[in-house]
Amino acid sequence: MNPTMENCGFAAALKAIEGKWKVDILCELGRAARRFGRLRQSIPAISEKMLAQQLRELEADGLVDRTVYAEQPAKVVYSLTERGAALNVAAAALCRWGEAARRDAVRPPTAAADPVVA
Amino acid sequence: MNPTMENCGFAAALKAIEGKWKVDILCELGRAARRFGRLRQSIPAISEKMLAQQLRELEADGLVDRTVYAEQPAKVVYSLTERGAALNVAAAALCRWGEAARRDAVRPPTAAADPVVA
DNA sequence: CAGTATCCCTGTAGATACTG
DNA sequence: CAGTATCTACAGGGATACTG
Repeated sequence: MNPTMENCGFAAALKAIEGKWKVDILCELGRAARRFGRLRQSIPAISEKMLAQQLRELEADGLVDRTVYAEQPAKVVYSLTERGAALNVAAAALCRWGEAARRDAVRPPTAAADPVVA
Repeated sequence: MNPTMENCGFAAALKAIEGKWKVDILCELGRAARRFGRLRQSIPAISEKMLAQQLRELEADGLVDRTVYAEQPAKVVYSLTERGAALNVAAAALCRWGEAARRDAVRPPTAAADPVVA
């Protein structure tokens, strides 16, 4: 990303999930494999263009698998790869941090705050 | 972030580190507290404007402390808050994921890849 | 030293229309 | 159904100059 971050795998991870909708997509596919149309419904605000685009990138990064069924009309199913699933797992720690931060925001540090992570 | 992500603390975490230079800054401050000028040197490509701006946001999010010393010339020291330090810790899992992903990219999954996270 | 103010440029994403 | 194509808008960020 930047010279200072070259050595850090975090940059790579961040790069993979940058993009306005990737986390949503990853999150949704984390629940189950989904068809294109179903993803659109799950993420109402996204446009077809953006969904397609973000899916291409996730696929290129090896986070998502794209399976085409030769049917009429067309049927395409997206699912998480091993790597994509692992990303979701790795993200859990940050997720907990975010929730803790949210609680702190509501109830600001009473005196000297306890470490957010136990 | 988006309707679908409302319930996830991950969105909050991501929001806090979005911005082209925040990870660099967090990373640098993770090593030690730093003055404005020192941060600039550590992150050569960043402009004064961006450094100031990103620091303001990190401060507003409670990740960074700003300490002003009444000296001449001015002296300002930035350091991680507890919360900021906790974020760095929480990010470690993603960091490991990124490194694993990088290795996989170099040596693609031989047969059926082992789970990236042990 | 530690910033602010300004102007400009680019990329990212939204809207819309069309296709295999 | 599952996309692509095009055109536009806007915000994030870069360069530069100035200030307490």
